[in-house]
Amino acid sequence: MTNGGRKKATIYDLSVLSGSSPSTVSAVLNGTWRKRRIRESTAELIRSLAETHQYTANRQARGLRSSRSGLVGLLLPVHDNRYFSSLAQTFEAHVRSKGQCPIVVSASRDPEEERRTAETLISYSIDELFICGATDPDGVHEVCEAAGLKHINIDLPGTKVPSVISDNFEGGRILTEAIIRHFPADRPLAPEDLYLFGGRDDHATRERIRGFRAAKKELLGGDPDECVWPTGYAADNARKAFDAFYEQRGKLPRGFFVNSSINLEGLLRFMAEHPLENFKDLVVGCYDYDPFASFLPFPVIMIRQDVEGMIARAFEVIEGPRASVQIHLVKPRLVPPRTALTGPLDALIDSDMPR
Amino acid sequence: MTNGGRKKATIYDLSVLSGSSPSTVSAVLNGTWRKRRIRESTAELIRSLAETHQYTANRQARGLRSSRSGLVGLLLPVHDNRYFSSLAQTFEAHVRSKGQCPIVVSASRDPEEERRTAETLISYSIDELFICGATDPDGVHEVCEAAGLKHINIDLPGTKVPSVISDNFEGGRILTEAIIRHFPADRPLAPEDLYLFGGRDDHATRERIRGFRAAKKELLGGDPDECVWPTGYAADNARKAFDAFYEQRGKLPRGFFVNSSINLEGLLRFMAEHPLENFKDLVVGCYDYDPFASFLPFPVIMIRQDVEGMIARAFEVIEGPRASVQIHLVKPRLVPPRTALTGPLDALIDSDMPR
DNA sequence: AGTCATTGCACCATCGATTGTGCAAAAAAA
DNA sequence: TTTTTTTGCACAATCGATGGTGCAATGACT
Repeated sequence: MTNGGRKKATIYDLSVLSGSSPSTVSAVLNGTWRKRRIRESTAELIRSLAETHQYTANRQARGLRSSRSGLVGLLLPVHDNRYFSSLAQTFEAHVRSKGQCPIVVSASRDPEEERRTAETLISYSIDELFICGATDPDGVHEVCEAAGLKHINIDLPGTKVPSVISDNFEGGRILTEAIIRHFPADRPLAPEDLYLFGGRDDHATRERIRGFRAAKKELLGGDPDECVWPTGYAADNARKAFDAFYEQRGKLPRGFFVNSSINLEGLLRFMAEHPLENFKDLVVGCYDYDPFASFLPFPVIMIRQDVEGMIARAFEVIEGPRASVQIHLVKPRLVPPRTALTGPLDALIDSDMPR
Repeated sequence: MTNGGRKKATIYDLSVLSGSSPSTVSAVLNGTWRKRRIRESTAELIRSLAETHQYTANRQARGLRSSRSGLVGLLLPVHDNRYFSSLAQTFEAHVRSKGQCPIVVSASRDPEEERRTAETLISYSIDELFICGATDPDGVHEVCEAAGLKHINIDLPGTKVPSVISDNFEGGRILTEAIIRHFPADRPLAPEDLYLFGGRDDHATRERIRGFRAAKKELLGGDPDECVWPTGYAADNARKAFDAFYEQRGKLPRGFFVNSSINLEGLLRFMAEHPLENFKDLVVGCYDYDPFASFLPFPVIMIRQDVEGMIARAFEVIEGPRASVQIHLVKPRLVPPRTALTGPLDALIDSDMPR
């Protein structure tokens, strides 16, 4: 170890060692040295000193001076969910490929927490913020705007900056249609056999419900109002809804549309207390894809949102010039039961294994 | 908006507005003002100015001066997996409760990337680093050590600082035992019917394999060497292993132990191409818990690592004085088939729903 | 040899907050 | 009233990197 094991080397240390000024060292190490007409040999010397002393720039200092940090933030509702975690995974890869540092934080769908978290990130001078699934995107916008921070909405739209979201209407429609068509012609679904559980009063849920209703009306010719049960994005609330339904009718609906895999976990909690027989003749549609859920012991039709597409689009838009406040719809994909799709992890190689 | 909408207010702005010096403003706003004997009324004035001008401290500046940032890092192998995402979720809650800002980053199980990422985090002067599931914990240690950064290992142990990990031997043992016992006495498992797939050459896998062998030897009286197939932590490699096995024998083993839910996804990929009949008389054990996987159409016995316990323990240890280099084992829990456990998300309330 | 352009770098202010030190004014003690 | 103590704050250095500006030394050219 060239270093006693303690304090990090600074440009001042290298300046002394190399006999050059700090500004010269700085220029060499941040790449602007040609512009400053530093001699190649000087640069070489400094570079080698930096190498042997394991110099790395203090980014707080750099960020303070340049009011940029190299950090790009992703504000998430929660981590512990395959949809959001695959967003995080994909986001990281994109940010890394631009040579910046991703920083992913969750705010629990709490508008207050969202704003506070954005404030915090801003206080670290992050360069851009991707606001994903925020309960109050425009609230977060306010604080970004006040700080002059570039930002964009994902998953749930705001009205102040561009948004990249799933085509939830279309997704809801095709999912509903797929549920309906999954029943055999000789035992077709009645309008009152098909329910929607989950979601809250947000743009995504509203659009999905619109798609749900449109498909029901078109294919089943009816759409009783009581067929929509919002439960919030919480597994246990969904479980309670299933319990209540079961309590009332002695069975579950033959088909239902579950809004988000978080709510589908509520179905698992229900299942745990009921014999598998109760789930014969059941078809579930879930808006969100989870590979394990796709193989449950009854047909589960899922919607996989195009995470890669959304992230890629969001980067295009945020990078692009003067983006107009517009909602960019990204088509989601219908996933038939028993389907194992690849995900962002498949792009990684296992450095421990041959090939 | 009191602010034109652009640059953030600084202590210098407030200093001018209040007629006090920047240092007074600073002291008032960071809480050290009593120590500096600032008059209550002065403090009050400054606080109200800060309020109306929406002052927030520039943490890069603060961090530069104090060489602390208020950031606490979690280095993860990947995001897109329920085990790691629940770790992230739990970690965030802990860090938040200490008034700091969590920053979660993944490094893809690549030793190079791990060190680079640690370097990057260090360059932002993070205050502590939790190194989770690192392929080369001691490598990361080196860079932390050189920067004088407090750190600790989770999930996979290193030899230079304390580690908090699952009791993988015991977990592997009880999981194996549960698989064996799940078969009825009249059609018991033979030693060559029970395989282990997945994992790589890391501490966790080795320990689990040790537990696997121990249980087999004890309960089945045998343990052929070819019953262990490491595949790395990649779904597709696991699928290939299943394919290969199936190719050779025309069936899957009656029972198997899958190391990590990532590899269990490989089983899904295999399943997608085979009729469900092939999975009769099959019992799977998986080291890791995923709620959906627990309800697959054949018995899946899972191990849930005690994420909350590990994180809590890790914070205790890292906060504690002069922790000795020691491995702290946290007992994991056996989860029978068809079990829906609650997770970190259940601690959140849905602000959009009543109650 | 004298003028001018180019090269190669040093100097210094700056980003925003923190903190040790110093000192005038007010209050208390003598 | 004078001396001492306390109060309340201002000053200035500092953290590490950046980038505008200035200037000596060298080379090119007449």
